[in-house]
Amino acid sequence: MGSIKKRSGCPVSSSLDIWGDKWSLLIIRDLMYAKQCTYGDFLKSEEKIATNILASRLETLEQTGVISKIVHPESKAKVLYKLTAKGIDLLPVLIEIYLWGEKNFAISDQHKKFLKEVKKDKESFIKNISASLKKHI
Amino acid sequence: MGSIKKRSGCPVSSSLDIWGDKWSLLIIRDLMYAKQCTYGDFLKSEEKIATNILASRLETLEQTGVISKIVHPESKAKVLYKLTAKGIDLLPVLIEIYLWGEKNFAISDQHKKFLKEVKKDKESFIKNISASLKKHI
DNA sequence: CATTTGTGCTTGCAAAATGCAAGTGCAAAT
DNA sequence: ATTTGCACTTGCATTTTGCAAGCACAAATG
Repeated sequence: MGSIKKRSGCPVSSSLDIWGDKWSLLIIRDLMYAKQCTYGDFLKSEEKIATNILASRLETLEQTGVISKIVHPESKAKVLYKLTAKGIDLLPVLIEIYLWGEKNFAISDQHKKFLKEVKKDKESFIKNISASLKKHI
Repeated sequence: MGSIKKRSGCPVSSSLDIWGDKWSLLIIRDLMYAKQCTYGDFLKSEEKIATNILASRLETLEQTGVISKIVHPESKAKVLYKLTAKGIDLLPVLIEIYLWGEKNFAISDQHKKFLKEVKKDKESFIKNISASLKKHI
């Protein structure tokens, strides 16, 4: 599991060294929603990541052990990306970003509905989704 | 309060549009620790941000209402940056990143001690620090 | 079997962001 | 009156991003 140049001993800084950019957490978001994605699935996301950037981010996320990659069981032409346990551990981070976003931006009913579920019982929500993702590793 | 080009209606994406880079959250981290910082204080941080990047990040964080800036009450030559309520709301995000970092990197005793406090009772910890930061706005 | 389509990338290149070092303008200290 | 401190700004080389096109291999199609 490759590592990356760390700017300091601060855990926040070291975390950002891995996924501190505009795209990595969106890839992780997609995987949390979908449990697994092909390369093309990521390209279809609303934000329209460029294909070379996607390839680059997937590579570093894989190298740092946040996601894993396998060939699609039903077709050698496809791949499947999934979150590792390390990646699933980012769920609380994603949830808190989600909640901050809700407070500060106009968001769709779909997202509101999702967040309503989260806020009923945040800890259980995280525990449940984590468990469900881990079954799928 | 200026806004920034949003890539999509997703709250995660919109949040990252503001502070999704390698430096912004470190600035916010510094402010959470210190409550207020001068320009020079940020430059002294371990990660050694370049001064032009710092100026650029401070500007967008101020424009988006995450931080505020005043002239130092004791010297016109200095400025003071602080978190706004919107910025203080990022505390849960920072804490979760911190915790993820702890799980995945070797960290110093100082950081371990801090996180031990957090984990005793995360919710109260966040509530307390938030309240203390808000008094200081 | 030959050809087309789908999938996961890679490549080339222009534009933007980053990083480093030096400079600037104003305030305050000497 | 001069120097020092502070908050930036500027210039420039390097790196990263974004867009479009291309490519290799698998699978579907005729």
